[in-house]
Amino acid sequence: MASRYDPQAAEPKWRAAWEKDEVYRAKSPDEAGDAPKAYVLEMFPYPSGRLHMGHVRNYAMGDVVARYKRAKGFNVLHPMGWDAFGMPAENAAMKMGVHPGEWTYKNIADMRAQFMKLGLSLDWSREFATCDPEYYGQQQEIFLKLYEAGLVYRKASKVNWDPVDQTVLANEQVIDGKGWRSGATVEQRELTQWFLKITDYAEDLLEGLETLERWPDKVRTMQANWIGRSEGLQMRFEWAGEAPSGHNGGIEIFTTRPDTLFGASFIALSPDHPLTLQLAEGNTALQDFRAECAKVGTSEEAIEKAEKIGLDTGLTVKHPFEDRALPVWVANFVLMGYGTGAIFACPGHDQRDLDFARKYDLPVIPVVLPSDEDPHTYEIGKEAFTGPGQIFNSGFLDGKSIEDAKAAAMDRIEEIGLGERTVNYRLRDWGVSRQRYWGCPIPFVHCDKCGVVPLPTSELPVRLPEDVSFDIPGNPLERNEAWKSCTCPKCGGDATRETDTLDTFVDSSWYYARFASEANLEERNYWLPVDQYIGGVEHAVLHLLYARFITRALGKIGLVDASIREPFAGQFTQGMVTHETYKDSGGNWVSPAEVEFGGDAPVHAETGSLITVGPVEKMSKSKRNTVDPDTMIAQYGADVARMFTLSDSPPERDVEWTQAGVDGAARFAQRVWANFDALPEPPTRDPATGEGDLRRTSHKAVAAIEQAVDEFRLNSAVATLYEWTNAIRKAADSAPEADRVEACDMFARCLQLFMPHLAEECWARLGHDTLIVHAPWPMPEDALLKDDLVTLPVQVNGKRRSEVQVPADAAPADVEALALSDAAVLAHTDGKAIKKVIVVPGRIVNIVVA
RNA sequence: GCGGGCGUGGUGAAAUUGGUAAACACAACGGACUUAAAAUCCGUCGGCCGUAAGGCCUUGCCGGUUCAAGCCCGGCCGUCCGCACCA
Repeated sequence: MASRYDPQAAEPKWRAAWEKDEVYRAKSPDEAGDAPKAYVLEMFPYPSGRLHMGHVRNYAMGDVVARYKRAKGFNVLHPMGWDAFGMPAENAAMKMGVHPGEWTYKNIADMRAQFMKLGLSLDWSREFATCDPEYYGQQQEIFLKLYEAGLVYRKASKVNWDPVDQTVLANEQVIDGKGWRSGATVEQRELTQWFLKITDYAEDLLEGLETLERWPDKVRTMQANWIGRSEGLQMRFEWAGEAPSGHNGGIEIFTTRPDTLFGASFIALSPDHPLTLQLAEGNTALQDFRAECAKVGTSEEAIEKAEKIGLDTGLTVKHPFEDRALPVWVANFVLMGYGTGAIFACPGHDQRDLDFARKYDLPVIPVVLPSDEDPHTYEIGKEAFTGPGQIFNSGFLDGKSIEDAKAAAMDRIEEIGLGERTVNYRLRDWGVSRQRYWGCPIPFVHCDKCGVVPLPTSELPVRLPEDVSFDIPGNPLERNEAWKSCTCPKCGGDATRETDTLDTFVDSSWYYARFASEANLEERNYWLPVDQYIGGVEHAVLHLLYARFITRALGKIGLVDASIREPFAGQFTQGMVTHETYKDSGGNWVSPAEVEFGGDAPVHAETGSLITVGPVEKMSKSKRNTVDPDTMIAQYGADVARMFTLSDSPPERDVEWTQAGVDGAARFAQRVWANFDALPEPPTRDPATGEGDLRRTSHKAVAAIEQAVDEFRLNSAVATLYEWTNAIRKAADSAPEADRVEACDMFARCLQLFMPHLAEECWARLGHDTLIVHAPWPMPEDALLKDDLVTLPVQVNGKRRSEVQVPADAAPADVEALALSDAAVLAHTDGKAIKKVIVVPGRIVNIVVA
């Protein structure tokens, strides 16, 4: 009587066995001997309290890689921890009156229990949370060392300030100019904030992208765009009239189009330019203008729709090449944060400048002539010309191409000492100050006598105080006098602690190094870089860029080997898990668990009211289209849930969670078990010999799976497993027992990557008393990978007409002769002149006839 | 506006990177087993013509290169993502 596989009974049993043997513990470099290392890491989770299907997919992918590497003899590090600081804990504190720490550690415990049920090959011995004082203490030490190394500084900067919550908001937390929680109109405030000097590494981070061959091009492109390198000229326009005090040298501008200098018609300053600020003193018109500019929101739409506005300062500067003066305006479209905060405007060849010039009736001088235009009649209309052409109206640049003119103009500017070639980056320094409680305290004190003073490492960690309240808005650290007051390490006098905490991106920018080793540098250098990193695209820029920066910075301060420039040698961005959405007749979101599909149309299980099926979207709480992993594991087992998230779509694409698909994966598990169950008990120990079909199929399948996993085509690997399963079943009556046992043995080892519990059960059924996690990857025999006979399609004029069976090593001439004599081929070639015959050995034959 | 990706059956998708398009799975349909259902198993399953053998068409659209194009090149269309007043 055939038995069924029962995941509920089998899964806990095998997990207990793995745990007992500590099978997933990474070996130390000494223990590992000659085995090469493989560091497999998925982006560590935020402890929200519940696992979701996105986690299951993410960690299932990493687990395939980790198990594969382990089977291939690598010493594998596959750790897990918690990205545990951040706003949600404070929000929970405000809402429910629970301490953020208590809330966080409770969530970690809950999620760890859920993780355990997934049967992932994780080394839990290295677990930590970023909110552990041991972790953030080390982070404070790093911060101090970065400070000594000149990579940390303070400066005043504009922030989004929520006046009700008394806190700084990230741009994403500002919706239509209002705070996302309080709904209050957000103000722009100047605060002195801590910064990390990521711009020191702009060029290095850009160049490093070239070396990251195992990263998706998309992510590399996004980072390159984010860094935003542009080459150009930084130059000075000297005053034509009287110089404003303190600005005798003139106005510094940056341009990438020095070729259009002869088309300059005005200079524009940012409303936040130091000169603008100076001029605004005692100038109400300019003050009003600056206030007007500040009103325009920071949102994308606001910027897009924002009209260009400006104000003439009355000042004038000299053109560098011609005897004429240019007016100096203040314009809202000039950003203080890029270049020098001032530009020269060439309305003919820049759309923004043109819009502005038309509005304020400033001159428009075309200097680049499109190839199909006449220099005497060419005029600029409503659109600036930014294409290629020949320079004209431009003195010594006339007749040159844009590129040549750029070079010539820059040469001349350098000669006359007005400026020089420079490179500008879009990348800004990383503001890491957060006016929040639940984060890593910045280890500095403020002393009236000594200023801002770093704490000595002996005083680390600076722990977060426990006695805090969240009943009033603002930063609890700010009003915790007992915690704030301290002594200055320099003068011994009274001082106040820094109350800003670090951006949580700092926590996650070095955790992979901490997993590699808590303190042992040698071990850290042994494991780094991460060989395969896996996570969502949402971190394609910030997290991955910060980590790349911090790795370089850790090299500079001696906390990792300086030759390790990149933290992640291989990187993979996985797609999301999506699901249909449902709404009831009242337009409320309904969760899939509440919908009944039995009848003609889906209805609400409780009320019986009709359900409208909406588009497939990312699983989210707000749309209630989530499926709870725990429920799935209880019903189908972890293996099935994991398998399904990998089976239906390529890993980088979204996968739609469907009931039917899960049922399919569950059926697969039963079919697999049926194949093992059908073997005699105990199965033969005779080795498989010969070149039977099943043997060929099996050995080829192993090779196919190996290649698919190497190339991260996990869905293809799964498809091969399915095919192989069918082949084993079909051969049940025909193949020799030894061949079937061999097939099942190899199959189980491959299955282990995807469905480890089932694989153990199968392994035991084969009579092994060891664990399959210790079994090496199967070695396919070369002889079985190649067929003796191959079937070649035969085309006539590119259309498939027949096929011929030939020995794999047949001479092309023989293949050609055979193909030409084939009856079905002759029907199409009869009476026609054969012009050419192409034989691609092992592939195809194509006969070209007139 | 700039940058990047994607477009293949009813559906999710394969296609060793130029060599038999649609593997594998889902759904659907037919059949077997069953009193019945579930489960399981067997079969059909891109379109058109044909009783059949077979033929013609088919990878968003148009064109090109090639003995041969889903894949390469040029031009469109659609769609998704990232950045965005970056000088």
